[in-house]
Amino acid sequence: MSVSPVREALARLVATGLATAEHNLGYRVAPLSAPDLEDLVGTRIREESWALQRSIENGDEIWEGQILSSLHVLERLPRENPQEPTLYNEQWESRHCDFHNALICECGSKLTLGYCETLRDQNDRYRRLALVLEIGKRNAANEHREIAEAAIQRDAPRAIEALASHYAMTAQFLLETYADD
Amino acid sequence: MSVSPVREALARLVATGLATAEHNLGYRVAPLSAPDLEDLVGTRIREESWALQRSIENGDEIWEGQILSSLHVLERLPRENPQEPTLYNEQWESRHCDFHNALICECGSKLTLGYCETLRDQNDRYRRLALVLEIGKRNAANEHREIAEAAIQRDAPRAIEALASHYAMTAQFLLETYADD
DNA sequence: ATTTATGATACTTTCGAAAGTTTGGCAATC
DNA sequence: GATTGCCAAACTTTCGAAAGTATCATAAAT
Repeated sequence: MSVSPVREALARLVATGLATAEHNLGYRVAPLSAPDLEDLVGTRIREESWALQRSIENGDEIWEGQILSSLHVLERLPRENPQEPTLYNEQWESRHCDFHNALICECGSKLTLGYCETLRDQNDRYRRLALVLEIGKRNAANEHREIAEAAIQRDAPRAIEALASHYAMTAQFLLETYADD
Repeated sequence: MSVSPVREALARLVATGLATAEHNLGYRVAPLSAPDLEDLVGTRIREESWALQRSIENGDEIWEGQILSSLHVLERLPRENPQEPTLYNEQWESRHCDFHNALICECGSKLTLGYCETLRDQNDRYRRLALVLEIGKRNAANEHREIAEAAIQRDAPRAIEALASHYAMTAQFLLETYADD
């Protein structure tokens, strides 16, 4: 494989904020930092809260069904990789993504959904780090059920609060652990 | 000049939403549409309103000074191109951009500032179309002064309202003119 | 007559090599 | 001894051509 396709791929990573590029200095993995994480989580909560609010206003029974079904599938899957608990269970990750998408997908703004997706991609690098720290300390399933329940009951403030603390918690774990970094 | 650098440039246009790419079908100018414009303007108002609010809370006297000075420069420049009134005055555009950046630059979120920039880039294609329609029908200077004044007086609701209607107006012109499109 | 294959053309993507940059070490100079 | 200039090695970017795909028109078959 030659440089051209690698370069194209790299350009896409830059576009989603996963890598950085500097002319004549090539590409680098985008650095991780506490301030960036805080910015990321704050922005993400803001964006998704709005999208969730709008979805709760707009969503129909098909939307509700999608949330329930993706939650159901998620709950039958172990979060940790059965082979190696410090690794991602890629299947769980994929379903997790589906669940969170189902919540906000009726917000009515393609732009916002796209932005939420890139924010999620950026966040995943931090989540990957947090996974090990959270083992046994957190019940993701409960958090998800709480969000889904509030959303379907059209209780927007409660749903948003649950979603926000769900996102904030991961950041909390990391920021406390790497406080000096 | 060969294909590689053109391709890299195209990839960046895709990243900012100005072009689209499909594998083996190359690149295209991203289509313009009424729904996209509505989404864009709504999102933009939401993002910049938040950023303006935060800047009003955080900004110091240097922030105020930057707003005043960029507004001042903007007001001495004609909006239309002196040679050809249906064309952009690139100098005015550049300063206009500076002014709007000055308003929100103290929001404290790099991510949001970056997003606002790409939203502005996308919006500019529509603004370019609207320019001709607005000649003589609009006093941009007044609108800018109103926003700046409210911001510096730390009157967030008034500033946000002024900014929102400033952005909404351009879309209004276009949507009314091309209602069938 | 309509549908399905075939092939030529134009276009997109990828390749391997050439050209251009940065970096770090070594020598010459102040 | 510290600073500056120069060279070589490694890397990034660009190039022109080759390989791979889509498209459209023409011909064959149902």
